[in-house]
Amino acid sequence: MAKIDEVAKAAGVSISTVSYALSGKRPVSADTRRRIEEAVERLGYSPNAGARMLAGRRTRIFALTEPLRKDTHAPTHMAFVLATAVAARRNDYDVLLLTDEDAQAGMRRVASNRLVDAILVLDVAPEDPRVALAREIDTPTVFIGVPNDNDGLVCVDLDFEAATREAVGRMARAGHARIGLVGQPEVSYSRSNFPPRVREEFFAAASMFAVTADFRATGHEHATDAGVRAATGELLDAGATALLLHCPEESHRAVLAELADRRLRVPDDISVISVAPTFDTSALPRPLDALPLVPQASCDLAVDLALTFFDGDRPAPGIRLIPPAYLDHGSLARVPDAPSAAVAASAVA
Amino acid sequence: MAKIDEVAKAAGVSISTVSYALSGKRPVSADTRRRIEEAVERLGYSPNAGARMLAGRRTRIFALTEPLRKDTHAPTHMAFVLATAVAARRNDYDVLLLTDEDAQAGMRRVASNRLVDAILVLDVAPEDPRVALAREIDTPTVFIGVPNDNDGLVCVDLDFEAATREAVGRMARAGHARIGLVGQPEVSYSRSNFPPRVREEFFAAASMFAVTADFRATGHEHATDAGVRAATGELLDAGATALLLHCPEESHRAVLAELADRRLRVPDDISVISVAPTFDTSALPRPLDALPLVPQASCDLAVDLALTFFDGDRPAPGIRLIPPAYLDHGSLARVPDAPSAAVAASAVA
DNA sequence: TTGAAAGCGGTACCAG
DNA sequence: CTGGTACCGCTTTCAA
Repeated sequence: MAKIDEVAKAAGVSISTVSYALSGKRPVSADTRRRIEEAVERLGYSPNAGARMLAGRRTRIFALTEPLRKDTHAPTHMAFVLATAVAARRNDYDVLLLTDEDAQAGMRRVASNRLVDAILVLDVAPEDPRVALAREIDTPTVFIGVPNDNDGLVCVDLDFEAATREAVGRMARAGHARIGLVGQPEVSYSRSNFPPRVREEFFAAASMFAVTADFRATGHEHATDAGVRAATGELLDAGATALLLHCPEESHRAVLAELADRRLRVPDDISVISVAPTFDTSALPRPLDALPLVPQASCDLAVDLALTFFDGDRPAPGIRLIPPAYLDHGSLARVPDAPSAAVAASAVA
Repeated sequence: MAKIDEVAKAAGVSISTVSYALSGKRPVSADTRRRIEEAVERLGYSPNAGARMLAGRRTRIFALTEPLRKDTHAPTHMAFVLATAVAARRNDYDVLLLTDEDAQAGMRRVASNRLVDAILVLDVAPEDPRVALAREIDTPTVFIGVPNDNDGLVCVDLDFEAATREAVGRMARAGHARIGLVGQPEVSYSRSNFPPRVREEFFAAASMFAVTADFRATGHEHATDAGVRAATGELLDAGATALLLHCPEESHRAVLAELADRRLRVPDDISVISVAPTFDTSALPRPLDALPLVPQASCDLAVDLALTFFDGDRPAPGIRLIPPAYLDHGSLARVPDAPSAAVAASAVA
């Protein structure tokens, strides 16, 4: 618990020189710097956080608000929290958890407190009360997710529309004329911001590529295995030759189970692409092509944006969409033109 | 962003009076207090966090270290994080997340930083490197979980042994002569601290109550539904008339599914008790009796202990075990002494 | 390239 | 019951 003056004394320099040597905000002769670093090392000096917050301009802490609703998908959520923490630490920042029953109270507190330099908003809802609050407080706020009303806000997110469009486009180009979307449970379409975006773009892209599109939700409140299998079955019965999956890992497994029960092989009998999964689809019983939602990408960008608030100019408000990358695991094939193929085969024979 | 001197001026009192009025550490006349509170309200005053940390003795921040291993059960883990945050907020504390790849680096940093008043350790492993570190730093540390080597540490946890013993005892008293434990996947028995405690006490209690005990793990790395159903089946085939469940929510459902497939009714044909679940077992397809692990109870106690470090005396090192409560949902019945019952019934007929 | 010193915004001791 | 004020430990002018 050595203090800066002890370091200064040990190094035979003034307090300010120690400070500058450590922050690098002023040139320090090589020799002086070496002596200071040596003293710091020997005394195990570590600048007092409170003092830095008070004297300096920044606290080196980000707040992370996460409303933790009962229907939050824990693994996905945790991935985002972890990604945020990692991104923050990479920039020498710590993360303060704001899990207040009333998220707004927490945001207000740390804002008037000056406890944090910026607030990162997770698990954004279409109509999110934190939007109004963000406009009200003067602490920089970055949304990881896109609320309906996002005027003047700084938001980052995966480009769900582009991801969906690319998946549909690939299916269409592979000759699939009827594709199905295995979606989320119904309530997600009003509570979260991205499920509706995927669904809307699914239909838009389908019409753009002139293919027939069917959608099925996977339950009401929660995606049960039964709900997922039923949805899958209905889409198949309707004649889909390709499935777009937009649901949690467990549901992916349920879809694959249903396909297996029906003796449908991927991709020979049915093509499958996962949109915006947060887990590794190559680790599934049957690896699936995917346009993954990479939490680290969103969170890295969010932290970068939060930091630019301090480099003088605040970043231009607006939505930053992260372009999706396509991961090929061989679960998409040309349409199994079974009849004609059989005919052709027998013709050759 | 009003400061304390503005509040003082507005209320017509000195800075120190404002401070004391707010902290309550010195009596203030009712009238003065009222004027101060009014000024605070009107100016929207909120004491600067950094200044308080520097001048005061405490930072009002707890660090929460959570190693987030790949095999962490996300929902359970989140429940603990949330419970900790709630307990902290109730005491006017915030929670800083320490998810460093290297948990020790984070602990060391906030300790020498003086960024936090205490460190709460989650997800404790039997051999946890954070134990040695806790002894080395001078920031109060509370473990939520019990490591093997816990000399001199402050730990809180559910009394898994008592919970297991009570479950086994109830089964034995209900006449069950052969009981089975559906456990966790194998790796959990070396990575976590409580699965082994449950298993060991399971056998100890069984021998104490003179009943036969069987144990089955539910997979190697992860508890798959197949693994759970297989384990359940084997225990049933071995003749168990009562099952103790010590596994996540999904596995409970798998057990129930297996029982349903076998046309076994709970509790008529088979009794079931869940040990240390972190979810609501009454919401299962078939409500189950349980000795729940209540995160809030552990975390409340942990925070209380952390706070006592500041009331002058540090709490006596040692393990605080929270006594389990039995929740009766009618899934335990007297042994289905089928043969003799049938005989008796036919005799009457 | 380096040093001296004025804050940053509270807390809490010492007086009255 | 209330005021004055010396710090808390670091950052950052202002001077040299």
